[in-house]
Amino acid sequence: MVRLSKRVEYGLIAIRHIATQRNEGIVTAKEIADCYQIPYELLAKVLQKLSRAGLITSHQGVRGGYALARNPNTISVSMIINAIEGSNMGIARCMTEGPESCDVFSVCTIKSPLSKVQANIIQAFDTMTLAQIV
Amino acid sequence: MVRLSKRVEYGLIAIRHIATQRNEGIVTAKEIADCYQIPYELLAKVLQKLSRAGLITSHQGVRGGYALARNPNTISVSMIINAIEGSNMGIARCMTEGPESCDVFSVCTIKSPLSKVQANIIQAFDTMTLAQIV
DNA sequence: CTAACTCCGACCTGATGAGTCTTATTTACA
DNA sequence: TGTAAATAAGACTCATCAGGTCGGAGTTAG
Repeated sequence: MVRLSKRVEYGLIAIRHIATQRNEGIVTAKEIADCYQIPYELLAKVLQKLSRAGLITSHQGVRGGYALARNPNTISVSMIINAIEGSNMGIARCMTEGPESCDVFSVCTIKSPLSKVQANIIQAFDTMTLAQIV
Repeated sequence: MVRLSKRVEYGLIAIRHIATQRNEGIVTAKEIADCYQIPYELLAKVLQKLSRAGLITSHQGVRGGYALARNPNTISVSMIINAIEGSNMGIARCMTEGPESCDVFSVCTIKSPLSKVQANIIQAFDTMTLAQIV
């Protein structure tokens, strides 16, 4: 299958929600979870990853929450996926983790055709910015 | 992640190998497994699926094996993936299994932007035929 | 100071994919 | 006709990972 994980789906929904808050609006994880019926704790972990990647900022304590860290135009969907999944986006393991990751690398006959498809996919995620999905 | 399964990788390698055999050449599963260092039993199961989908033909008994069932130009990569994975290709579950499969369907805000990316991906797999990767 | 609020990070669990094993069925050929 | 060669098909184990849970640490209002 060629499928996004739940974490990525939740991350996209969440960061989009944060981006739609005007004038430095801070949103709590609970608020987002309630709004979209997303499991709170799972969403929290996703938000933490987005925070560590510098896409959103976190504020602890009462009246804390999350806010967008930069302009929606400078955040691509790839960045969001990489932040959550760990930058190993690729349709085959050998394309992100090197030849050692695949024991048929030397005799594999489908690398080059597949790499074209992959380039296609990555470009699509790469050119789509957060601003476009708000 | 957006990754193909091992089964699909093996299936692509195998059907490509079969397609390169000239003049009705029949290839055994063992032959392919040896050639590419693929686990035999796993490969056998993949070949059975391709056979049931009508992409290759199987011949039992001594001197049996597999052969391509039709012209490589008429076999797309999507067909191969669907034969192996069961035609649920899509980057989100709700896009192949209907609204019931997703409990945030009604409030989900990322369906429409993602569906464009997905259309892009599917088209790439759809227009790439076996003939092109031989 | 303290209590409420919020993020943080380690832990647990169940589903799914990868791979193995065993047995049945079909077929060519000696 | 018997045997070896090949696919067919199911159950099984193991590893990985997505999904979900827990208690705790940090921060701020009052």
